[in-house]
Amino acid sequence: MPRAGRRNITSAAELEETAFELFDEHGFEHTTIADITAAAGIARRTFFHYFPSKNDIPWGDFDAGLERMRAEFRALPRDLPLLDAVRHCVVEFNRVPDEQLAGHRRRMRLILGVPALQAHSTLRFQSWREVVAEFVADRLNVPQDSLTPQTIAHATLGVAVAAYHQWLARPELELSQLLDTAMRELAAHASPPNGQ
Amino acid sequence: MPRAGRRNITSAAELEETAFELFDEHGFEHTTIADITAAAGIARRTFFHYFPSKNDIPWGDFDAGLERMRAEFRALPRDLPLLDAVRHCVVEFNRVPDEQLAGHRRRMRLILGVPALQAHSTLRFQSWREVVAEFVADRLNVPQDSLTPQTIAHATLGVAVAAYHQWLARPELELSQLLDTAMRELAAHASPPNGQ
DNA sequence: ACAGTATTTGCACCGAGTGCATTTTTAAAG
DNA sequence: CTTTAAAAATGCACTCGGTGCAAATACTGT
Repeated sequence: MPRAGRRNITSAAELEETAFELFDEHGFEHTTIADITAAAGIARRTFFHYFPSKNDIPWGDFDAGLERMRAEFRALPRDLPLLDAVRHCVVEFNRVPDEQLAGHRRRMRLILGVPALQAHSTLRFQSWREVVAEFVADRLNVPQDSLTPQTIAHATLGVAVAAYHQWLARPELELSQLLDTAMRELAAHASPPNGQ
Repeated sequence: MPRAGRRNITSAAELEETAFELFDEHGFEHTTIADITAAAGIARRTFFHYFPSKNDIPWGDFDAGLERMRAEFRALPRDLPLLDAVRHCVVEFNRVPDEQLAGHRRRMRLILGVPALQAHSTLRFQSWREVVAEFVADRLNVPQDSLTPQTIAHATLGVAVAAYHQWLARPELELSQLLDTAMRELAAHASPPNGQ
């Protein structure tokens, strides 16, 4: 279904790949947008038609993932305990087919490893938190911006990020496993004063 | 105790105040460093002797606070359950004398409300998380970079940030109260499958 | 007056990002 | 085939944050 008008000369995915190669070679900070566009054969100005900022390069189609997670939440039985539901969806959201694992790791190593991207991630993760808060608010029948949903959303993101860091540091461990363990970790230390 | 050499013409605190007034009037994004330095009567270049970046203006002496929190952790009885200890220190770290409340709110409204600052906060909060992780690691006798301390640190920060957002939105509520409640929130939903 | 020191400043730069007007490519209508 | 209108690509000038470096300035103590 071809629309009128000039066709795209490249794509976000293609630009991302070009950029990643340069990042691997020179590092994120030492790669300028001019470098990327030169390598991709487009004008510097054009870059900003594909990405709102340099920081957004590694995010792929994050929004599609969010929609998936929303669906996942909706599909869950209403009687599944709240945090079990959240844990399940976090794990599922981050499930990645084996053949995409390397790419996913490369993405996340950038996002969570480069300071500028780490900072920027907070802004992108906001919509992720909203998905969680939305679900919790609905389950508890409270406003989405009230304390409990927001707290659980923030904490859950924190847990997930911690698990990811662990995954990046220990490639031999499984991401899903780490996320699941991390999510249970809090509960384990929460109620009984057992300190271990 | 006067040292040799030229004396400082201003101070970070004074610059911060000047900057805050401009932020209040025009917003953070629409205030340039040139605006600030002009208002403060110093050269643009000099600004960067006082702050590493525009984003660091609202942070005051955050590091001193971290040291206080470390001390707080050390002073705690070893048999206080882990998460109780963490909760206590989070609340204490964020205890602010009444006469500084307004200033603290102004600070935090910026840090957590302006996107650029929200992003940057992730980098500043890293050292905060490290203080928590350090304590947890010590208590559990595991490496600081292992999953449990990192997870608890990340989650705790998330909870605290959620409480702060709530505080900013509802000035009538007490910060300490909100932090305490938020910290207990997770545990409440964690173990028993009661969904409410 | 002089030496040493720390701060301030000026200047020239770089890189990200934006606004706006213009050019280029393309599909489809006349 | 020509014209039209859409959409993308581009060029250019500009703003702003931030840095490196060298020179100027203000201060203390000899």
